[in-house]
Amino acid sequence: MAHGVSRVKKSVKLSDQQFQVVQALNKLGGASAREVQQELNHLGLAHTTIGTVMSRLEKKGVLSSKVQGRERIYRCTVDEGAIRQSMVNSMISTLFKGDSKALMAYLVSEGEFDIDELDELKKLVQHGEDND
Amino acid sequence: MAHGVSRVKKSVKLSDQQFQVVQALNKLGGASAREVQQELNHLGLAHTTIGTVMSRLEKKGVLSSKVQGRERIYRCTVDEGAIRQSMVNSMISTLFKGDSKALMAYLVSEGEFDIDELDELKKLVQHGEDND
DNA sequence: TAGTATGTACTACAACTGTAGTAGATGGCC
DNA sequence: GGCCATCTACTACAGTTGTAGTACATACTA
Repeated sequence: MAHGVSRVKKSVKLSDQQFQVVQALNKLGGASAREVQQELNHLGLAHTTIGTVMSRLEKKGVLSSKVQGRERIYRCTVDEGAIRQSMVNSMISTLFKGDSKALMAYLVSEGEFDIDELDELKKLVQHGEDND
Repeated sequence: MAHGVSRVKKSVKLSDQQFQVVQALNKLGGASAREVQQELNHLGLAHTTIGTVMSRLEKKGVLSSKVQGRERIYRCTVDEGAIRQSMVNSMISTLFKGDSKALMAYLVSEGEFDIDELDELKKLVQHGEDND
């Protein structure tokens, strides 16, 4: 593609950890490293670790921050949905040659779904059709 | 299940590149670095690069190899489906808190599917129900 | 058998990630 | 004002990945 269209949602690819941090951040709606660490305390990471992760994420442009008092408050600059989308797409392209139907079929064939659930989805489609 | 089996699908997580190599390998059904490189020539990687990737993959237990003449023929020891599964699951757990229905719903909401397609899936479910 | 071609093994190196310690800055309390 | 708590920034280090060059082994060919 061309070079440097910064408007393009360039595909954001985050590691599991990174994504969790982003998620926590979104949940908290702006938070310091410590707060995120507390939110994610089940991961058992040092708060400095979270701090590192966040500052790296900021360097990547996924987060922004501003100092507030003695804290640095981070905030996610990229829509979590967009990240999800880009990660799902990347996965689809890697694992299913870009064919999202294949993923669907795969999920179905994995037996994760029954007909009722599909019907629900169907409703979703019906109602979502003009919803964009 | 007893513990003698060690066949346990421990979650295999591969990078995009790695997965492509595995895929190519499966397609070729056992191949040397050079052959894989040719198969993946669209990636524009040096054959030595592919070699490196494959030997690392072997170290990880994903591939096995034997020398045959002057070539080392690699072969995938892990079912590609299993890899796919484990990667999809990992993605689901990261992005959708382990809820595969959420992924489904997500795919649907992304507007990737229309009703006909869902109907096809429905058929798939119906017929796949006792198919395992 | 000597030379050429070909294929791998080893080495290298940069970037990224996971993880965390330490030092320094800053704010609060007595 | 000084001390303590707290928070970040910086540094560090190991492991993984992406990438490939170089050297060495081996096979084929004339």
